[in-house]
Amino acid sequence: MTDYATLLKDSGLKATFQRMNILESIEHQGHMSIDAIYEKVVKIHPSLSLATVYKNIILMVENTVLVEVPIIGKKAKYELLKDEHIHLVCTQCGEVEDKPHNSSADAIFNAMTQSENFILGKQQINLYGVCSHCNIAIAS
Amino acid sequence: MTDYATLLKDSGLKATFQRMNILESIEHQGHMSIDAIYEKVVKIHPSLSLATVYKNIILMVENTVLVEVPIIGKKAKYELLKDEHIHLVCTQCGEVEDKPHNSSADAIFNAMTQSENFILGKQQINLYGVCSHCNIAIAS
DNA sequence: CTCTGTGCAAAGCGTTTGCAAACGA
DNA sequence: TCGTTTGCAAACGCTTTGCACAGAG
Repeated sequence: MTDYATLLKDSGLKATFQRMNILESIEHQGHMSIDAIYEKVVKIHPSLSLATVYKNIILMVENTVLVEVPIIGKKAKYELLKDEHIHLVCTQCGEVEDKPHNSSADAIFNAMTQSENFILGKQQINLYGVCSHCNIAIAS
Repeated sequence: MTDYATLLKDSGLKATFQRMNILESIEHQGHMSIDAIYEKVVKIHPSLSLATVYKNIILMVENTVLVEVPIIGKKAKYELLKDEHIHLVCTQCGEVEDKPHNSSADAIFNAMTQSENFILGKQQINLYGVCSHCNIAIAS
């Protein structure tokens, strides 16, 4: 359980109820689209505006509190800033699962980019497939 | 130089001038957004409609002639279907460069997903950073 | 000749913006 | 209190759709 108020203030943003609820929803769910965030938070704050969600997501991405996760064929999802990790994206149910970033793979990508004089910043690795849960559902 | 007419027909699509020009532009440039494709092809086919570009991109993605390349903070680009590879995305100039997919990394991801009972399909690896060209420009 | 594909214009939606009121620090 | 944030509603821009005509096979 993160202290969202401190996280926001440290990023230079005021700790409003809207923002804290947005962060709490995202951390609880893991990865959420704008729509899903709105649907979830509006239940707690019925007066919430979709425009407020948009403004805050943009602001929190700019301040590196949140990170955009683009997904092939779908709208982007957002997650809290975390250590580098890999996304397992289920093409059946749409869920995204985090896996710790493998240090061997990391070394490979570092070597690969260095030999190109490419200054490596953020890595974004999405593995698409069918998760174990949907896998069982299909077999039946 | 690919035979676009055959590629299209083998995918069950008619080989129109619009489609062949779209494919030629994308292959020449490597990775293009919808807008960029339209801007490029409309110079050759002044009567081209943006709606036609949209319809064809959607159709060619469905028929796996093209692949969507989602990019953080930008609109998606499209590329021809190729062997698995890695994208080096320059955050300065926006260019995307392909690198052959490393078999060691591939083995790591296969092992990782198998242990999760995750049936791995397509891998999508984007490495964001500054390309060698922009790198030099910044230093000056 | 037949069916698919194109171009146009309108409709549809997701996203952004401007502003007055509300709120956090 | 003061600057920031919110909510509303309008504006915007990208994307999709319907339809008559043109074009590929």
